[in-house]
Amino acid sequence: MRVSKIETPEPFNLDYSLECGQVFHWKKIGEYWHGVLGNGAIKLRQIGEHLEFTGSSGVDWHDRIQNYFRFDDDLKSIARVISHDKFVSHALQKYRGLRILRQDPWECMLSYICATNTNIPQIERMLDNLCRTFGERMTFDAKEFYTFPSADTLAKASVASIRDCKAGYRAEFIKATANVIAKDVTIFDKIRTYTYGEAREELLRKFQQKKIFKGIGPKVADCVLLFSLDKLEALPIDVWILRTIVNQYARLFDKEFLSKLGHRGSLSFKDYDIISKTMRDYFGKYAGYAQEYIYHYARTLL
DNA sequence: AACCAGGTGAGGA
DNA sequence: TCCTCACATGGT
Repeated sequence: MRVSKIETPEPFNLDYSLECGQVFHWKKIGEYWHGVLGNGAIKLRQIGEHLEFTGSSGVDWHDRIQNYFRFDDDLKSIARVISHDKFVSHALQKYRGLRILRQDPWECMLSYICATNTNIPQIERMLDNLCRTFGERMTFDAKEFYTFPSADTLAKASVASIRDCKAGYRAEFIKATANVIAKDVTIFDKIRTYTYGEAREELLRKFQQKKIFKGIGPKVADCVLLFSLDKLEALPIDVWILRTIVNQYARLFDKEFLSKLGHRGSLSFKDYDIISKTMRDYFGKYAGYAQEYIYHYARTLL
């Protein structure tokens, strides 16, 4: 269990990238982040322009880390494309080095199914319960870790046992979606090659009047596309983004459209599409990056 | 007690 | 096609 080092691209900030709300299963203990990536546990910290880490054996951690933290993104170029906007430009400076992650699609999908109509502490609890109940236990660095439950495992689990993880009414969505993924293991590889529009269509596609992915609406679909399937123009709209749009980007919309939104709790599919289209046109092909900076800024400062 | 939290599905207009 | 409301859970 030797300490390894890997050089980070410029800019990169580990804390911002893991804290900004795009992922739920990392824990910071002291100065080290602890987590599970696929079948391996790892702890890591950032020192200047390096990542220092130790991970469980049998894993090509260099490759996995570079892939997960999207070291392949040219963040400087991305920033140039979205920083024409004052608000985002400010957030880009404040959270310099925040990167979108490239999560495992199934993990991401399950996470965001759990993330509907609840709050972050409960999401973390739900996912932790699911991992402890259905994941594989391992010991690393004298600590306990659990892998994320596979779609196969959850497809075989009872709805009641998923509900016991405090998943509530989401338990049947999880089970139904796990069934679909377990039966079609190449589906994510396929979707990854699609354009954003095609990929989104596929995730939301209806099959004989019935959704094949239960629990996945426009927001969850955009999260999966952005955080795991390389669709950087995907712009998930949740309550925080909506609030910020109303406060900071009202100029991009009709007045009556915004006031209509005001006195309704959640977004209709139609209104979601209008806002999504407008914001993607405004920010361009890296709209998802803009979204994440706006989200983190809104969560921490507004 | 009522409302909110990284929304979505079912059912009716 | 579009809108309204219930929904498990836990905190305030």
